[in-house]
Formats: sequence, C-alpha cells, structure tokens
Amino acid sequence: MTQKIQIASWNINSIRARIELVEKFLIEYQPDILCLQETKVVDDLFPSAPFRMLGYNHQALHGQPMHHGVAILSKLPLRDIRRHDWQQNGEARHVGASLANGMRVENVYVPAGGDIPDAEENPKFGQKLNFINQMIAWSQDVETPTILTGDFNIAPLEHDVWSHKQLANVVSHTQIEIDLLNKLQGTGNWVDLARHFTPAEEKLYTWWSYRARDYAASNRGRRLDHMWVTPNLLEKAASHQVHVTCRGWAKPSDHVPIVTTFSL
DNA sequence: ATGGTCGCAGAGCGA
Repeated sequence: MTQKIQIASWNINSIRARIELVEKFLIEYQPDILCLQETKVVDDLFPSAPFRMLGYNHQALHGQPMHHGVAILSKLPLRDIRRHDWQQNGEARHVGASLANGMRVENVYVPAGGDIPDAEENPKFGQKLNFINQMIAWSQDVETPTILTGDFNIAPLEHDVWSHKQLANVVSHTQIEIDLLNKLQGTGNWVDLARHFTPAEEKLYTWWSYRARDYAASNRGRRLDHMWVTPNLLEKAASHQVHVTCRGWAKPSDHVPIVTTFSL
C-alpha cells in the first residue's frame, strides 16, 4: 500500500495580510504540509488557529519582527524542529522538521539581494552570496531523504525568466548567483523537481512583480521558488505543480504556491 | 518610457 503526501511551498508576503488567501488555497488543494516564507510576523502573533481549524495542528514557526519569517504547517506530526540563523544576524530564514517516516522538510527564504549585483557596492548582494555559501557548507552533510524548498530568489535557467538577455545583469538571474546555486545543487546532488517534470525549454515562473499594470498580459515572470529533493527521494516524487492561477486571486501574493506529490 | 506596487509601521525601507 502506498501513501500519498503532498508538500506545498509559498512565499505569502505577510501571513496576516493573506490568511484568507491561504485558507482558500488549503481548502482547494489540501496539501499535507505547507511551507511558508515571508510570514512577516513574530511567533506570538502568528495566526495559528485558522490552520488548526483546517487540520494543520503541527506548526514549526520561525518568525521575527517586520521582515522575513518562515513556517511549516502540517497535518502530519513534526519532530526535530530546527530553526537556523545561518548568518547569526537574527534573520528568520530557515526552519526544518522531520516527519515520522524519516523524511526531512527544509524550508528556506534566501535573501533577495538588493538591486545592484555587486557585493562591494551593495552589501545585500554580498549577504545573499554568503547565505548560499552557508547553505553549501550545510548541504555537505545532508544524507537523509530531504526536501529543500522555499524562495531561493534565484532563477537559474534561461527559461526561468521572461527574458534571459534583459535579466542577465538583474539580481536573481546573474551568472554569479546561478553559479553559486548550481554549486549548492551539486553539493547535495539535489534534484530540481520542477525541471524534472517540466522541460528546460518551457517557460516556468513562480513570481510576477506587483508593479506590472497587468501581470498576466505582460507575463514578465521569474522562477524564484523551488523544490529540490535528495536523489533517494526522486523515485517517490510523482508530480510537481506550479499553481499560477493563485496569482490572479484577489489581494494576491506576488509569488504562487508550488506543490509536489510524493507516493511513498 | 528607468516608472510601477506591495506590507510593515506609522517614514521610508525592503522586496
């Protein structure tokens, strides 16, 4: 008998501003586990009750005032919850937890990196590169079946952005970021599930700027959100979906949810 | 055309 587990990841851009949107998503798609990024709330003020009402009784929260913040909401018990602060700067960007079957879920919000792709001119860009380097060191030791998901803030492939040429020097698609992300991927032999199921030649986005007059008409998106697995989980991954329609919902996040179905 | 829009807080910054 096989067990089906669906795991979702969504940069929600404030959980308090969008709790109804999340409820709509959970009712419609019923994932077992939801990884959130940019919750923008301290743990004491996290809206836990609406999730419990929907059966997500197991909650690994890792928030801070104002910015960032990650959380794992789960119908399945979570254990060995770890809240990482990779740069010892108080930023809440990574929370991980194990399931009863031994799988680990690692939920990450990589720094956006500011506007100028130069570490000396723009410390935020340096922080982003440093963060990935910390993850590379961490990734060396990952052996258990692990899902690494979240907002990586990097769109590595040509068709992960609306224009490879026009974004070549735009933070999220610069070669230095792509090289570093590829190094991280190689370190753990991580498999990029979205591209495992969708050919590299096909455009695939998870984020569209709020600034476009009509996001759908201009369709200038980027694939910033990812779900990677260790090779020992690959054969269990049955499908991967990007729920583009959520970008068109009222009061949307600028990111859409991604969901992987595992057959265990 | 170098703008545009969000959320947090309660001005301006980060995204």
